[in-house]
Amino acid sequence: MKGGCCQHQHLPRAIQQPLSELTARLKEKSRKITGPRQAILDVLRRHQHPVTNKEIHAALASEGCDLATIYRNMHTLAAMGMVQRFDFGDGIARWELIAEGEDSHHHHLVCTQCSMIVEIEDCLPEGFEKALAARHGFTNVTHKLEFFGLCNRCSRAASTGATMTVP
Amino acid sequence: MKGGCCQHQHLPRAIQQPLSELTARLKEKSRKITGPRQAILDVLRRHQHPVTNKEIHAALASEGCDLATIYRNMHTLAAMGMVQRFDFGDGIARWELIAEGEDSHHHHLVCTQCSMIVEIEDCLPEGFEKALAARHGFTNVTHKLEFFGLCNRCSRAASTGATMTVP
DNA sequence: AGCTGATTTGCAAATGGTTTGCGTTGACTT
DNA sequence: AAGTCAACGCAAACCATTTGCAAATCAGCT
Repeated sequence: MKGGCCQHQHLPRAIQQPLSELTARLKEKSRKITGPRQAILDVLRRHQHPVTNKEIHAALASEGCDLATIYRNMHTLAAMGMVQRFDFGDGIARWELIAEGEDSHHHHLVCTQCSMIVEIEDCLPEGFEKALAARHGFTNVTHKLEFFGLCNRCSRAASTGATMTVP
Repeated sequence: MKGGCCQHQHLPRAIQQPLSELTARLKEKSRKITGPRQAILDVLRRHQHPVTNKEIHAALASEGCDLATIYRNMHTLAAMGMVQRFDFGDGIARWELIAEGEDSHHHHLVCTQCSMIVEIEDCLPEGFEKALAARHGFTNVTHKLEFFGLCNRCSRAASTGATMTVP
């Protein structure tokens, strides 16, 4: 699953957050504001859709940030609640910056052919998790939900018999 | 994420399917009915919850079925629509036998502490995917949905201050 | 500004799940 | 019974991710 970052339909929410605000959050949690850290956060700011570690690494090619450093930082940032991890079922972690304060809960609709991604605001009905938790005696219930399908362009290509991968 | 198969609350749907019926499905699609294949299907029959390749391999220790053979067969079976793959976000594939004919669509509620799994019948509201597809010009929209939380036992253990992992 | 201790980084090696190349075996057709 | 090709076992390759360790860097303090 490859995929670029530039089918932008609107500016990413995240980029509205200045880098300084992000580093401030680091300081709050007494985390050091290092070069690699800032570079990673800056890459995340510019992407509205989930980014893989490899993509971050590639984006930082000029600065030459180590992959291990990226992996370690994503863990740290996730533990701090600054980024959220998404899984599209291909075994590759994808990350998105979480906007401070506001409810950033959302899901994605991914084209299985060309990997185009659409952010989805819709979610499960209100109270769904609560009911589920109650029914099965669970607490702290959360969910992972992602949608997959063929985007407009790809489904057209498929139906007109153009070159395509077997499903 | 470890986890046994034996918190059975009811007999797995799948085991109701005799092995002979499963091999018949192989024959239909002109797939060879080999020893390893039957052994794998038999393991799947006995498990109501998703099983990892490693677990299948372990269950077949006596017969000594190669791991690569298991991986290859799961692919084949998935392509044939005989098994379904689930992802719990830990990068490990889990498989469940799909009952012939009947709608076997379901999700899971997984305890993040002890890995206990509950099968969930509830799903998104009727028409949800259709609406989503229409709104974004997609076709063939499907979804992956899994729930995570603390099971009864584990959340009790946590609140009484017993030994626990930091969240 | 310089010092110091703890965090963080880079590099290289190790993990762990999954895939693949290849020669051999064995299931099914004729 | 013989021939053919899918399927198998084994070993090596892949790829995302993790980890050990010594050197570099950051933050607070003097």
